[in-house]
Amino acid sequence: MVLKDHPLFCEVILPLALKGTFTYRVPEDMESYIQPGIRVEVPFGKRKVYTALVQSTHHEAPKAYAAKDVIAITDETPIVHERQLSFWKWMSEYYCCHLGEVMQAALPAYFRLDSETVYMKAENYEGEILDLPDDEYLVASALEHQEQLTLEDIRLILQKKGVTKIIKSLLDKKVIVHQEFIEERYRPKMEVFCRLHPDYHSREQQHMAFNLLQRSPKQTDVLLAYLDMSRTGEWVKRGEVLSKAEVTGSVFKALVEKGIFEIEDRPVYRVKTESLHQDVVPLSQAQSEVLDSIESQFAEHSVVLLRGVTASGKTHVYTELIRKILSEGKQVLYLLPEISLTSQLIQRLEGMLGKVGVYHSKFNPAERVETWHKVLLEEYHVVVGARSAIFLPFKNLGLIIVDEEHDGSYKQQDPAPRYQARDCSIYVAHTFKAKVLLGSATPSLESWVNVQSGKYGYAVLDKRFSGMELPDLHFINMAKARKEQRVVGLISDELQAAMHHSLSKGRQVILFQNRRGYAPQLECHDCGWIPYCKNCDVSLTYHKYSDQLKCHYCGFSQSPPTSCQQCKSTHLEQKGSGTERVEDDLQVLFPDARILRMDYDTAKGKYAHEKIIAQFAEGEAEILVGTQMVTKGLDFSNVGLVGVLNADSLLHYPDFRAMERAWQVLHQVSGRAGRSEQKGEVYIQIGNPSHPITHYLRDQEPKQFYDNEWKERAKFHYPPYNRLIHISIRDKQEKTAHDAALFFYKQLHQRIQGECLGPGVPGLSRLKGLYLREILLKLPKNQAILNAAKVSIEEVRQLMFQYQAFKNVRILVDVDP
DNA sequence: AGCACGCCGACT
DNA sequence: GTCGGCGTGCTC
Repeated sequence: MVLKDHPLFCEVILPLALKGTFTYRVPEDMESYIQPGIRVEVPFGKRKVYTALVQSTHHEAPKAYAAKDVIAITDETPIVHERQLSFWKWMSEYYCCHLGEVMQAALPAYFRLDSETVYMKAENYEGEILDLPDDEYLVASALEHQEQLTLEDIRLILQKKGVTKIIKSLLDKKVIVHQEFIEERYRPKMEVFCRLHPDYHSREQQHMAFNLLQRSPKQTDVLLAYLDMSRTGEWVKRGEVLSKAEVTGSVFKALVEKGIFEIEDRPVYRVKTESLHQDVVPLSQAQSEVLDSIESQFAEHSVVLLRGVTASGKTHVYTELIRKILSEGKQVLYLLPEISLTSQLIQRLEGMLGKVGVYHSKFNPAERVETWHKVLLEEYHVVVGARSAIFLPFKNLGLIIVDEEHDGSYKQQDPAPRYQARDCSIYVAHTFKAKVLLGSATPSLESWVNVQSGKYGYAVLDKRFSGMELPDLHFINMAKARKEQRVVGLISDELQAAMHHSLSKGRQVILFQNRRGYAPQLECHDCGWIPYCKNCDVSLTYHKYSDQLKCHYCGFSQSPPTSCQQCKSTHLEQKGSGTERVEDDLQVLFPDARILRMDYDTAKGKYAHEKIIAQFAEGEAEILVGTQMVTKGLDFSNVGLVGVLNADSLLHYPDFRAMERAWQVLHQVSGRAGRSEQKGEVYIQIGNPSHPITHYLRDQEPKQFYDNEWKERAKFHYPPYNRLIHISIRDKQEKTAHDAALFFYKQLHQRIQGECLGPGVPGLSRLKGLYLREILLKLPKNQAILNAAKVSIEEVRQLMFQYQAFKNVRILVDVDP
């Protein structure tokens, strides 16, 4: 028994960027319900109520303050297991961020319910509302017609922002009362289901039913429709039966009244996937060898890297492995870059494995909660998901597959936590004693190095499927072509000829241009002035479709100026080319061809990306122009030619991984060509055709590329030779940002074992109205030193905030950028 | 992150 | 004199 003077407390995580956890007292009547992993409502500050997550419970009363009471308990059972909670903790420590930020990333939005203050008429107000001042009267009379008003409603009624005074006055006069409440916004969608009444389940009884309906042809149709679409006694959506039988609800009602059918409201799950029933195709010789190899390596290594060239059937190997893990009664998480998660893939998996869960940021919040719940209930054993699926509440995980492990989208950039889902999956798997399979045609240097050092196992699948040949590679010397004026727009005459050739044979063409928009910038012909973003240190990109200049960093957009703002010249010209411009140029060069464009702007919606892929796959266009996205599309069987318009833009990127990325992207792009029996062609336009990358791309074996890249990284102390921590210092005032960065550098420099570089002005020196400075730490690969560095960063951050001048400076830490 | 409190300029 | 601007500090 818990004694009265021995109250229970709980540590809760609030979904805010605040340090640590908060302590609340658990009222006696809730004591037996409270447990780690459940949500509770707690008051926070003067007005706010938040949904917090219980991390732990204890009996130690806080000394410095009186803990407030928990208001209510939201969940009967935990929505995350303790295993996930300790993962959150690890993440917040590893990536130098707050637990609350991890919570925000981890839980689907519907679990983090914000409070909303609602104002209502006070029951016992005796005065006359007509006597109130005008504004107060307006609010009070609105409440005569409406039960409750939110702050936003009141602002709308009064047509102004500052309404708190008025509300306060109304509260004081006891005209209104306020209530904080949190609404659970997730409710399963309900739909009417129906089935044949149990009295008619047997064959003879069904005969009787048909006899009963002899004189009602419509009702007979309904019965036929039902029997056609379901097994006896199965619940089916009433709507589906109605539309199949082409009848209205009243026909159905008669059947219910006759007792032939029964109906019930049931929740329907919103995540729709139609599975194609596929026969299990046996693995090829190469595939089953690889599968055996992976399995035997799992005996010694918890992580195995599978290098599988494009079209070698990696997915097939995955599904066989998944099947084996499932047979051991364990769960499987299959991670993919957002963009590769298509309904095609899900259908394929379901065809082979049965129902799989899907977790995806393009799904709406209700759908995400649904998948979460089903993982929690262990209804799903396989989940396919993007980065954030690593947070799902698995209980019994046996395997994590990280497909396209080299893909940059596994790393979350903004906001915090800036985590790398591939690396996290290795931690998560470790806590479950589960295995990790990393898959890629072009593995990251990090993973490759781990294979070389014996840390990871390694398997290769390098035979293309049934006689498919690798495409021919051609490099076009653009410097020469330009000098000889053989380039129209971005397209050289050689590429143009190759395109004509391919199109004339009825084969499709994909063009890759790593830049969206129409023209990267507008430039004054006379004085060279370029319009810049007012918030960021970047030039604006012209988008022809919307006739707007847009900033790709902060989203700012404006109409293009008609004259130069520096010299008033009206001679403004477009420089460079984006996908939109390429599309226009192609229209002129290939007037008969139908062209599709795929980039961030055309593939925004939930299925927009897939729609474009499907259109192209079905031959609704001959040419597809796009950014990175085209490298991730699924199999196009009729592509005869892939063209890379400007390979240099990939190479001349101010990032230590530029070379690796360029190699990977060009590899993947080339993989799009010739996936059927016919050989494909790849044309890469490049300024310097003797650039080392041209040799690496021709190599069948990537060893030379990795060796060389490793040498470069080691020379400059970059990962994976070293570890990096990037610190961004931001302030509205340039001088403050500069001074703070200098302070930070000086303090940190003395505490760090390793290189501390900076403070520098980043290439992008101003972002969203803030001036930026940066510090880069290059640390040896040593856990103790790394942890010490993180502690030092926190120390210096705290120290800095003690100075008045630096109170508003923002510090962003990015571990393993 | 919100949100209150508090201290200064432009209005009744 | 008051309203309301936003700079500073706290939230269990």
